[in-house]
Amino acid sequence: MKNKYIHNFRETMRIFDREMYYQNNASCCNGISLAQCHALLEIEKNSEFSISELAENLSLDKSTISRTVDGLVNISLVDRIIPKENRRKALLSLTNNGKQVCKTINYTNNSYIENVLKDFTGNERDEFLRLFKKLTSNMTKERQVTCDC
Amino acid sequence: MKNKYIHNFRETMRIFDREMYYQNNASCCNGISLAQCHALLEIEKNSEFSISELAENLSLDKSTISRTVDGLVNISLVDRIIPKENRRKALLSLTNNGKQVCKTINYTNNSYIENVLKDFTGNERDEFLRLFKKLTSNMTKERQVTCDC
DNA sequence: TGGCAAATATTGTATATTGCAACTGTTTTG
DNA sequence: CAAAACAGTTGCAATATACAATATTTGCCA
Repeated sequence: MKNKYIHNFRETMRIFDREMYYQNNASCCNGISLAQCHALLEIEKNSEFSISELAENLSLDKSTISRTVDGLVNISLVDRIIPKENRRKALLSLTNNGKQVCKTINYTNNSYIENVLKDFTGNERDEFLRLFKKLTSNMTKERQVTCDC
Repeated sequence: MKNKYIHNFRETMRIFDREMYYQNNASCCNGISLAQCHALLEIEKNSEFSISELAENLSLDKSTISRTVDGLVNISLVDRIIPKENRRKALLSLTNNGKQVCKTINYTNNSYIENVLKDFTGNERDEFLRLFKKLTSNMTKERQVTCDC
């Protein structure tokens, strides 16, 4: 592979990363923090999550998630229910308000994607997503090979 | 654009983001922090940077960069030179040691890119980069339109 | 030319995010 | 029933960051 190509690729990744950062911060903060936003969307994907599962999925410490969820419960976006059959495991779910906020966030993010892909042809869209998936899958594999944990 | 496509796209972006995070942390930390690593590579790209320019390029407050650079100067990776002709503006440059560390970081990152693109055909590589650039360029434009600052 | 404004960097302080370790309460297991 | 395992929370510390205040230098202009 040409050095120039790799250099170019890394530069593009770097810019992409930066833009993602801006976008995440801009779209998420309907009054909640980025961490809270991530947790909220994760709970949306699979209601009945526990704190530990959420921590696992977001690659964060459970103490961190515990506090993040505290915040979401306080502002009534999430319910934290202790089921009678297992009083250790708290089950998290969205309140109606929480669902509404998710809807807004999703709408914003979807619109954003639509906008930045506006001038792609159908074919370009499909091809890009295909290769993007291939790339991320390779990244995941590579990490699992390299990682010593 | 199909909802399913967008959903798929966002999911892939999310995973990519996570992998970038892992990779950045894994490859940068040759004993230095991620922030220091970013600053180091930025100084490598354009020696003769000032603190303010560096802050601008990395989208960070100059006080933050000032402290980050402090660290790099302390471990002898960066020289902070006050030129006689303008004693306000500090010029930053890599020491030999700093150049060596950059070389290592670049080598690691380049190898990583090679690995995750290993199974792409030449054509796929070119097409992906072309569309990736188009996407990031759209993201930047979109942000500049949307942003109220 | 003397003083004031602009430019540049640094320091003080505050806030947010996070992880680790210790602790509490609950369930399971032997 | 006691000990171990599990789930979550709390205390504490580290890190990264921004904003405001300050110090120093330079340049401008009345």
